[in-house]
Amino acid sequence: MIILSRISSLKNPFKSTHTSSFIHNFVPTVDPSESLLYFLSLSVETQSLKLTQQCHAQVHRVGLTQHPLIAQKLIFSYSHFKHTDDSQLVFGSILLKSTHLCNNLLNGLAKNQLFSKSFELFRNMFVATSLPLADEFTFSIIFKTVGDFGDFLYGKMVHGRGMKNGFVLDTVVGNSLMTMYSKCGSIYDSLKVFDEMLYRNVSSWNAAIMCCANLNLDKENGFSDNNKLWEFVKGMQNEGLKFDAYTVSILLSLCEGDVKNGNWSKDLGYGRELHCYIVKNWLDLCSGSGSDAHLGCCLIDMYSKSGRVDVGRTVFDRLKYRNVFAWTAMINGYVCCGHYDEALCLFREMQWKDQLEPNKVSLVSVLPACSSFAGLIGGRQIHGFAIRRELNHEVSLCNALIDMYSKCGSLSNASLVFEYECIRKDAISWSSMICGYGLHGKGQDAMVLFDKMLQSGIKPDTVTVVGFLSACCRSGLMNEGIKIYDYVVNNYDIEPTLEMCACMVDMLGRSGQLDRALDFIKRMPVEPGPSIWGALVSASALHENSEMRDLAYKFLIQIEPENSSNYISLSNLYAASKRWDVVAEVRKTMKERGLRKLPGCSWITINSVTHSFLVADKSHPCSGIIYRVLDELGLAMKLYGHNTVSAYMMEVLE
DNA sequence: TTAGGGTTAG
Repeated sequence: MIILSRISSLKNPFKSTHTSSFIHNFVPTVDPSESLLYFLSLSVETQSLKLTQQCHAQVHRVGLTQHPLIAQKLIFSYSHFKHTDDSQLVFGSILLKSTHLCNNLLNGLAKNQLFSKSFELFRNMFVATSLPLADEFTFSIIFKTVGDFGDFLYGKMVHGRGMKNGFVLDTVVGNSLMTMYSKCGSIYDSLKVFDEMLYRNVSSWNAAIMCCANLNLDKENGFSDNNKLWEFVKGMQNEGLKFDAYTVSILLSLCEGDVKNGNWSKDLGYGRELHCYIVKNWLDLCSGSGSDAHLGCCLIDMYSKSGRVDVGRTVFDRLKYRNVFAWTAMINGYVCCGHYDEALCLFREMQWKDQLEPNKVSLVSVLPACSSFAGLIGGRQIHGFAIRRELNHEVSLCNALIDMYSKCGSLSNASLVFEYECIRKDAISWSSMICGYGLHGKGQDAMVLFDKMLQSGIKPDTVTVVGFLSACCRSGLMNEGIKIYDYVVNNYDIEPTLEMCACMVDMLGRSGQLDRALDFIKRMPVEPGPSIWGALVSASALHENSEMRDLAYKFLIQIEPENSSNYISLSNLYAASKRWDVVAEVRKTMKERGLRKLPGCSWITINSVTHSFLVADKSHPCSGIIYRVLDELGLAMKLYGHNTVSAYMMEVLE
């Protein structure tokens, strides 16, 4: 069961309604401006908007409205609390505006993503006589803003203006400019700035490394792999510059190994080296300062995604300062490795042990654990918590909720989130809902939604297509699926993936077009894997084509000689046709190769008690009634068709 | 007052 404690806000005296006398007692000391500056800094530190507002009132009371430093602090504080109207009000009231003050407001507007207002203020600094001229600080802020906004052409224009004024020669401005181009998708322009810089610091190299890491390296510019990135890493070392925490965190994100493989020596080469580097150079990783949690997160993430969540946990346990990011990284690590119980445990601990409130990402991270382990009750609790915190319209959270509800059997709730809570739907929202319909055997609904998605101008990606094709496949809409495959590949510039091709083979095969399926395999643009041959095996068995089945098996065993499931299903097939000689041969091969089939396991949680079942397991006290219901369902499926019965059961469960 | 690194969804 998920527990979301009702955590009170930070234990902060300034959030109390009874503290208004505090500032009155303090201000009339030697210099009121000093006191006010102190309190304004304190208001940000303690996250108290109320204190900022009290300071503002005092500023008026003691007649310090034109004090430049106080005005700057007020603008900064109000921007910090997202009260940008008040920031602009303070700015407007200052008669003699300095460049510093303008930069302050510009920064505040940009941090609140008020892009058009930021650009307007920037433009006015060049045309309005009432405003001072821009400086290098103005340009580093505006380059960052343009990067966040992602407007390459506007960025080019501002770059030209910066060059004209000579500010681009400044190292910080140059770094900011590099990042702007990187975020706008132009690796070429970013690295050109780097090449032309007069003085480069560690941050300049980091920006170049980040640029290579972030972008899909553009083959036209001659970068087809990570070589360019490692050139920068080496170049930095050749210049005698040491990695800083930023360098290490960027590199750690590139060291994620294959979760399924989880081979320590193969996957963790660079990751472990970087961990050693951190220990050697930042011995205070565990010292309790705020910054160590940052690298701690990167390490936890790297180890978890390399299949070594246990090492990630050791890093986590040794951190003395654990913020919400560190807890979320650890929860997510457990979810990624399928340790859902651990993830849910940690989610509770984070709240009662460290008194930390989960953020949007924590909720998104823990929701898959509900889908797989805690069930609908846990998922509903998370949803309720999100509504109380007004996070339920966040698109990523909505998407995770749609997925959770679908997988927990509540398609109606998934649909409600999709229709009414997910205001700004993205491709993932549409895909999640389409997959939900597919999962519940509602192929027609999936088709309608897919059509709506295309009508809305949202471009489907490979996951959408796979979700849609498997929905068609599950609902017997094979011809419709085959038609759509051709349509999206030809009209949406989608490169067929292995999963898409497997759906196609499945659909062609199930509809009895086995020769066409084999022809598709021969022509498909990706190397056929086990899912392809597996689909052909099933379809050949379904349509009793032993020649095609044997051919598909030959390839399947060739690709996956160590997968016991392949041998078991082969053995079962031959057993069904009483070919005991082949059955014995297959079993012998399995024995020789040391392969054993792990029994399948499923579980269900009812009233906080989890009941698990193995194949043919009759150890449960209610085993008798369970098997009786199963037999009845099997019979009903034969009589009325599995789609009808599944849809009925889903309705009953909801 | 300026740049860069952390956890997220199908």
